[in-house]
Amino acid sequence: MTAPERPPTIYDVAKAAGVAASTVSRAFARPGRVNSETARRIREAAAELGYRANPIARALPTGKTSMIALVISDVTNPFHNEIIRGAQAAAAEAGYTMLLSDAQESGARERETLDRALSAVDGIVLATSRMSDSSIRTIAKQRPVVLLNRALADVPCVVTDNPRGMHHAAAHLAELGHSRVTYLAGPEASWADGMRWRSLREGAADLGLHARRIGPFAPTVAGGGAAAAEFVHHPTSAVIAYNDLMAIGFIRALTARGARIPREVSVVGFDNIFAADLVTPPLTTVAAPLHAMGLTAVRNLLAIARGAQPRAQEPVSLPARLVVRASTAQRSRNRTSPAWGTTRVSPSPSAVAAKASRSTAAGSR
Amino acid sequence: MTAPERPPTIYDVAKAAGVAASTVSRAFARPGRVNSETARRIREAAAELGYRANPIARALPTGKTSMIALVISDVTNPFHNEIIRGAQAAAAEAGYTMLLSDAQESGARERETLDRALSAVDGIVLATSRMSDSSIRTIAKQRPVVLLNRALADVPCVVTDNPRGMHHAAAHLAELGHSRVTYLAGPEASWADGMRWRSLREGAADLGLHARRIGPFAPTVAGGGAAAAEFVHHPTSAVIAYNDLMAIGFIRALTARGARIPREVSVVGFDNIFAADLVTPPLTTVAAPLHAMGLTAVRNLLAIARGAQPRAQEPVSLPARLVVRASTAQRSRNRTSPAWGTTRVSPSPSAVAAKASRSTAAGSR
DNA sequence: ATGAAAGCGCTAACAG
DNA sequence: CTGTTAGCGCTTTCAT
Repeated sequence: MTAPERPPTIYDVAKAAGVAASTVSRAFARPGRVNSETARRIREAAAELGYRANPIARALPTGKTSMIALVISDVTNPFHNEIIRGAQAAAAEAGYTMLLSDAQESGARERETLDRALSAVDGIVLATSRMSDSSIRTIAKQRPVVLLNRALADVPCVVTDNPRGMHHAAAHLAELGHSRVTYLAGPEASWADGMRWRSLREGAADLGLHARRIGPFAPTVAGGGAAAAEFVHHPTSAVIAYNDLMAIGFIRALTARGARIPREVSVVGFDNIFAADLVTPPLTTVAAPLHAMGLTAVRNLLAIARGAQPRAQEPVSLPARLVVRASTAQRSRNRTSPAWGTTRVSPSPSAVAAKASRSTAAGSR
Repeated sequence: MTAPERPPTIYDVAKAAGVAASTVSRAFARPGRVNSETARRIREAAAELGYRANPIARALPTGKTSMIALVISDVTNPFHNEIIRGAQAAAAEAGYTMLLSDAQESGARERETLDRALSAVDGIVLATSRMSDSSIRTIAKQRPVVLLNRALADVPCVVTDNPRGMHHAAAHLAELGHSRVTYLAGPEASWADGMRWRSLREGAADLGLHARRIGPFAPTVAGGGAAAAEFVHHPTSAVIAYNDLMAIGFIRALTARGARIPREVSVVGFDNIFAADLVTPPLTTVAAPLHAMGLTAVRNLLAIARGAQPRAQEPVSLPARLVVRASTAQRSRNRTSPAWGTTRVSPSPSAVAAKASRSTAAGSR
């Protein structure tokens, strides 16, 4: 057994090349300057020894770690996969290493894990953050931050064009003859959720649509199931879900109750996640440019970290498009109350009460 | 505007508390020792200033960064989501930060990105690595490594019990009356693929099963489609796919050609990814304990990093179970050649040739 | 227990 | 262009 392999340092290279350490350092600083005989010797020696600059040691004097953090509200959500990939690609292309941290849908956890990593990174992208505005601002004061799928004044953001996306969805539904649409709300802490609902509410009138909201629900398949349980008490012929996962869960639950999708209920999701195309029926959904978002967010972050002015207060808005698949259809003409409605669930007094209070709430909002 | 916010250092705390820097350092080293009046003062001062130890600076003298790297062959593959979550959880619970790097199914890229991060981490978990054995060994010589879903002598590994998993799948198929099964092979560089095929081939005889393999194909939905295109030239009533993604793609492609799943072809996948339960028909699959694997891998890694003996040469094997859903069924009795077979695709000479050579290959292997 | 001093591996002024 | 000299913020002997 040889001695414990200590990686070669800059000094080892310096000695081997017969130059000062600082000279070695310079040679690695701007690989553009190639020629000088000395530089060549240094390279050679470095290669010989298998020298690789220690990024940690380098970070100390410079303050730059060449690492960025990507914080995700929930790694388990397939929505994030392409974002992660895009972010990673942008980081790699710039020679940066990416930290990934999963907030597990908890703003508190998000803060905590971030606190630990904060001083180890040159910048942070917060994807669908569940943190409070003030927490985000606090972070942003210490490191460059770009927000993904959330907007906050004075913090650079990249978002999908939710208003237009929602408009496409609503217009599609209106065109199919629907006149009442239910929005299945996502987490209250979700900026995108607020954005989507607002866009729907504001745009509905012009399309001759009456929009209502129920929720909030967890942005998951289970959440969609919960939404369905509530939905049956006051169904509409069209539904827009906060995201695909919910849409999928909703469809499953409704189908289990005997409903026919899309014949009886048309549903559209958001995000166009991987599974959207695989479920039955394939999901009509507002597709977000996931990969591009990850890419853009990181690129902007790095630009800022390099000193670029965080341009404009306006969030960078990436276009969303509607992917029409089979979960939406012409509204059926017969208005008979569906068999899968309240008849299936025994109409307990509480359900009736809930129904009453809820419609009130919807009206007053 | 105040001066550029420089985070407080240990010296700031030291001065505020009226002690030496080394004393502050100690106070943070073992938070167990609480009492001493001095310690209290230090805590107070630190809290006051909002001091947080700089992990980079700490890493330099100690050589410990409190970071680990998780390398994933393809973040885009939903298979990894739960693994990532599990790994992240284990890292967080131990106060570690996790680097995530996406190898994009390329062994070369994997090496490269790893080289950059290597000296910044205390350990590495390689999930479904596509690197060569020798590359892995080289890495393992420099930092603690644990392999996920791959086994390599002298390197700690955690794997799912592929042999048993495959046995369950094969037995299930045999029980349903199938006698010939086709294995859709995954990437050649995949250790799990070799493992699965070998397990099937070796176990088939005892179950009265004849096993054949086609491929390799990409471990994706598209790869499954490719597999289907080849499969129709010499169909069997049962198929086992390298993973769920391929199984899904396979089913889709075959369905598009008019085949009925599972009536005409039973298919089982591997991994039980999120979407497996959502597709039509829901996929029968060998479920890997994804979350537990991520968790276990990281825990073992950290134990080793802390000096534990990488116990045993034996890989840690986590149990797999068969989740029976609707993509498998009793073998149908009528042996009529299916309509979706070669009739649909014009039986070009090359296809025939391919068929011949392939069955030879299968026999000789 | 606490303080002083010497680095960890690298970069960043300065001089020559 | 190269060498010298200080540090970056923290830990760690070694005295006290």
